[in-house]
Amino acid sequence: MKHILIIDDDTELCELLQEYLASEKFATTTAHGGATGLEMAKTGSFDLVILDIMLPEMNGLEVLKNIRSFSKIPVIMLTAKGDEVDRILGLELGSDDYLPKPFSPRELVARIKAVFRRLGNAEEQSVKPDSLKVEIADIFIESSTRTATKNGSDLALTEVEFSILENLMRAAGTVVERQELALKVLGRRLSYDDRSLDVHMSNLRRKLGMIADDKERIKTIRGVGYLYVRS
Amino acid sequence: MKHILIIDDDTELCELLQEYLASEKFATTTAHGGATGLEMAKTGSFDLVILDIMLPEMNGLEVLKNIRSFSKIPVIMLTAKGDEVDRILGLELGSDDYLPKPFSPRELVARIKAVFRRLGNAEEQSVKPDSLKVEIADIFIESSTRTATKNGSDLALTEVEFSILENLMRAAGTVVERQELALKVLGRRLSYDDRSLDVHMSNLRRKLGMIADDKERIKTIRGVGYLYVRS
DNA sequence: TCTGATGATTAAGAAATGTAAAGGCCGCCC
DNA sequence: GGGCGGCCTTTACATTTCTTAATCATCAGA
Repeated sequence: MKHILIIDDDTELCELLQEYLASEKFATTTAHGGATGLEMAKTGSFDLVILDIMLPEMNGLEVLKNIRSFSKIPVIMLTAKGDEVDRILGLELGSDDYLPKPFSPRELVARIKAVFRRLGNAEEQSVKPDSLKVEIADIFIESSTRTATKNGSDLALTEVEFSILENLMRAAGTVVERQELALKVLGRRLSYDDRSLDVHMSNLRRKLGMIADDKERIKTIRGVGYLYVRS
Repeated sequence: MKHILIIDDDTELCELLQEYLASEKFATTTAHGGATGLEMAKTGSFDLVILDIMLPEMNGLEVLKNIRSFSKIPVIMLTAKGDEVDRILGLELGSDDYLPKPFSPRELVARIKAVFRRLGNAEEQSVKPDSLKVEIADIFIESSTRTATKNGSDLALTEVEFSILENLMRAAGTVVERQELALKVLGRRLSYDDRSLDVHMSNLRRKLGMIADDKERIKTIRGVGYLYVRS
């Protein structure tokens, strides 16, 4: 498993990222200050560093320069919106990628995977071999192409819809919690009045159609989450 | 069968969880102190640990750190409500998930299954194939799709109603205690004036209909619980 | 037979989820 | 570079499901 070091003073963001990265099978550790982060990076026990360019005591670029003085570990920088200058500096100093705030956890994960892929990292293959196909009754999904078909014809799902379906089908027969699903699919936790997931769910259900007469494929377990009925 | 270690000083909660997890086919062992729990974890005979962050002698985080020093066993932490800081620390130290108190046993079970699922645990398949069907007289239930039919026509039960029926039918011929039923179905123990279960029971009975003239399918055992009459 | 305890029933209230439609964002194409 | 269309979110309201409240019925023991 890849171990990722997050250096950012925003604890809330760190928390969110940690949670999300965990669900993507990355181990994470956070440091809220440049100095601490540097110390940790020096232990050499990480595979990648996510570094905020805006840090309270020590500037992110300083930290990067410092890291580069002893290691080639990949670094993804988080930059403030439209912070072009720093971004260029960061790339010059040897960051592997940058991501302007605000961004969604999903984007970050995509970047992380891209970086590992660039490095031709063999282990990455074993991290994401859920590129498998899943078929239950007349519904078929293929993660590698992110397509879902019903009796061979494309369902034309959006990314979020596909993601929901993917998660539910992989767990078919067991309940997937609402919060867990939201985190994986929307990249955030649901606040009390966030109906977004419900809307996607509704749209997905309509596209999937009933399994028979009036039997839903996706069953709601009130107060807990959703369950994809296994045939 | 998965064996789960619960480390929590709240004996009442432990008892509750044990009961509930047992019904979900998990074997459980409890430890009411950090030191004891640690000793038990060291035996290596558990598949997952549920760990309360608030422990009398040794702090839960200490225990976790300690466990992590010798094992990668999945750990789910129980945190006090809104205990953000500890929660972050817990995730840093390598807990696999966390659950803020108060929570319902059902939520916990969902988390446990999610963790096993994340680990791609093959045995997980065998954990949840209570996909069994049960048929008694003209009533037929199928757990995997959570549907109940009478003479082939759908009874349109709600989650709670189905769950009650499922539990009673699986134990047909024997008495299921009220409290036990409430725990499994509503995820809580009934307080003195909680009539919720009665209401569900009433609705369920109405949907089921009588077995003949005026014979109830579900018999009330006053002061104890309910019994589904076996044909 | 009276009485307190327990369970049943009905209706009203609250909470969770479903859904249609409007709004906003963003990339794309002429 | 302005309109267009796809996609996600928000809003607002509908619907379903669960809980609470109130009242009634039944049972067991004094």
